[in-house]
Amino acid sequence: MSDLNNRRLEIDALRAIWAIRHHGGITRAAEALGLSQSAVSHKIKRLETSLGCELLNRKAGATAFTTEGEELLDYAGRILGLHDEALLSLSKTTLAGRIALGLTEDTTCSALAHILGRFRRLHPDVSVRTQVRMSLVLRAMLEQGELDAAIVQVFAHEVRPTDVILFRETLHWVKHPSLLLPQTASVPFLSFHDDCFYRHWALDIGQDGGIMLETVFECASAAGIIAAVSSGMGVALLNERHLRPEMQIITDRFPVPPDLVYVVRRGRKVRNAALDTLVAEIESEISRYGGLALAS
Amino acid sequence: MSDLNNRRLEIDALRAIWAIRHHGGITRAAEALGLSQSAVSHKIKRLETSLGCELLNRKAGATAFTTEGEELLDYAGRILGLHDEALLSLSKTTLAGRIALGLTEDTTCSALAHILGRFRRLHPDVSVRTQVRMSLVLRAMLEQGELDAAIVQVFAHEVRPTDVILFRETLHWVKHPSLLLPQTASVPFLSFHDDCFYRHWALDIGQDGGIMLETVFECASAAGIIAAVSSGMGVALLNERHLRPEMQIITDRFPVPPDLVYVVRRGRKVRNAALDTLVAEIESEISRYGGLALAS
DNA sequence: CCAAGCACATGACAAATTTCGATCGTGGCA
DNA sequence: TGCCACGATCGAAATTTGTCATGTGCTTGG
Repeated sequence: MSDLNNRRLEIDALRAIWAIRHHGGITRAAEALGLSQSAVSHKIKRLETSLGCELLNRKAGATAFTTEGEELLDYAGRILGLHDEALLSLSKTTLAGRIALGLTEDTTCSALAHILGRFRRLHPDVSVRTQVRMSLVLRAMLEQGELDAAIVQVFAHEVRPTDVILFRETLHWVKHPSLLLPQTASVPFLSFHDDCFYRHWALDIGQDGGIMLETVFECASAAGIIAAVSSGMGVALLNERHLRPEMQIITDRFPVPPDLVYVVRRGRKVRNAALDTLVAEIESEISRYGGLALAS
Repeated sequence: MSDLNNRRLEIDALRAIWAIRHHGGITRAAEALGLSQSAVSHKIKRLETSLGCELLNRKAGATAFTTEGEELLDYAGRILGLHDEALLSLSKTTLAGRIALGLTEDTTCSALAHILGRFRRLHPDVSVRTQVRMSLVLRAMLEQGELDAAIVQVFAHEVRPTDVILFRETLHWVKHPSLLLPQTASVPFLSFHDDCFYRHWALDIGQDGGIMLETVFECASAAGIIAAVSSGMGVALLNERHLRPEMQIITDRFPVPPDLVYVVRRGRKVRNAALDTLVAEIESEISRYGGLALAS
């Protein structure tokens, strides 16, 4: 360990350990950072020798952080936050105006919240009006010009060239092992709200694929659906981040669900400098971290 | 300017512009950072090109910051604060105990306050009791074991090997030009409090040097003395950071005042791990910035 | 129990960045 | 006007950082 005064934490190294945490592993982090695996490995090693302590616990198979690692991670988050804000602050142009933005409930708790908060701070003259609705509702509002932009879920094959992709999600048919599905009977289906478009797709395939789905449960929140699946009430369409160990993924009988994508979609013919900047910031955040961190 | 995503602010560069501000100039900053002048110059240049804007205004003789420079400076301060705290936090040992610390009024408003605040955060189990008194009082308290350590002013020739030097100060005899000092009359003297040891020295030389000083004004705060000097009430001993343009430095007739030094002085036979750490942190802060920033 | 696969570490080398010393230009000042 | 302090700039040297190729250890499935 060099003398305390000459030590310093490289911003890049901090971003590396941050990426390791949020992508779960060095290899994944390297990919997200656009570096080779060995480069990231070296970075961490250098960080460790300069600090004179272990940051990662290499014993186990999965990369785990040591106590010191967790501690540094906390500082890293704060330092990077300030750093990125400084960068934006210095490249900002004075913006004013009004943005009507739509979000889904899912994305509200993601890094989006930070981006929006920072945007407010950096551009106090822009008023951002945010509304949380379901994807289908948001899309309708976009069409009618009620929103300037929205963060919505769409099927992967529906992505438009102007959409900004935030991250992808895979849907699975799931059920609890205790639930048996006789060929003859109709399938009990656990569904999100009426306007949820998983549900639309599910009911559509019901007609095409000759599978009879019967909606036996309806709930707007993922937590409710998860509970219902776990108690064996029926089958549901869930994305990967909601899967629980006790759930069983159904691979036969049902058609493969299409992939979902979260995108930033802009309203028709909206020309708005403030919105351009906000979308650019979201894009930059994504490319920097290789996707938005979502609360799971 | 490279792509927004690939830009980053080097910690070292931030420390450099911070040092430039606090030492007034690149050359001075380079010295404090232990680098060559050209290295610091380059650092700033790189920072500027990576940000795509000017940070320093080179037109004028004195180095002035641009608006962007000031803005970055603000972020730099916050980032460096976090950075340094992270560094300390990772090299800390669990400390507990009690520290009785003495300060002078002057140092209360300096970087010391930040160091103490950070120390509290990093070592919540150490209770730091701080008392503000004049240097002579503090020294007496140290002798009697009432304090574990104190930050006091002493004459440069009185510095002990165990003292940690914070910074030096030069005293000057000053008066307002309108005040004339006839050889025959006694000299009107503007004095700090009774216990101020400038005053002791001044009265001592009065006896030795054959100069008759008559204390005509007594005030505990520097502001009061400054006002009195400016209004021509008498002569005073002031340190450089309190000099005002309208004041006249007296170079003849009076003996040259001794230099003063602010030091951290530890109590006798105090063995205290927490105190060791605190003193070490103060030392490290000094060596990093080449002295403590004092409110002037 | 072995082979394959995955995730990370490591070493050598190439590329880039950073630093230094020297030198030059400029504005302030006696 | 000449000096001086300060900063810019340049080429060479030193240091840092990244990549490729390869090695190690752990898990997994046959």
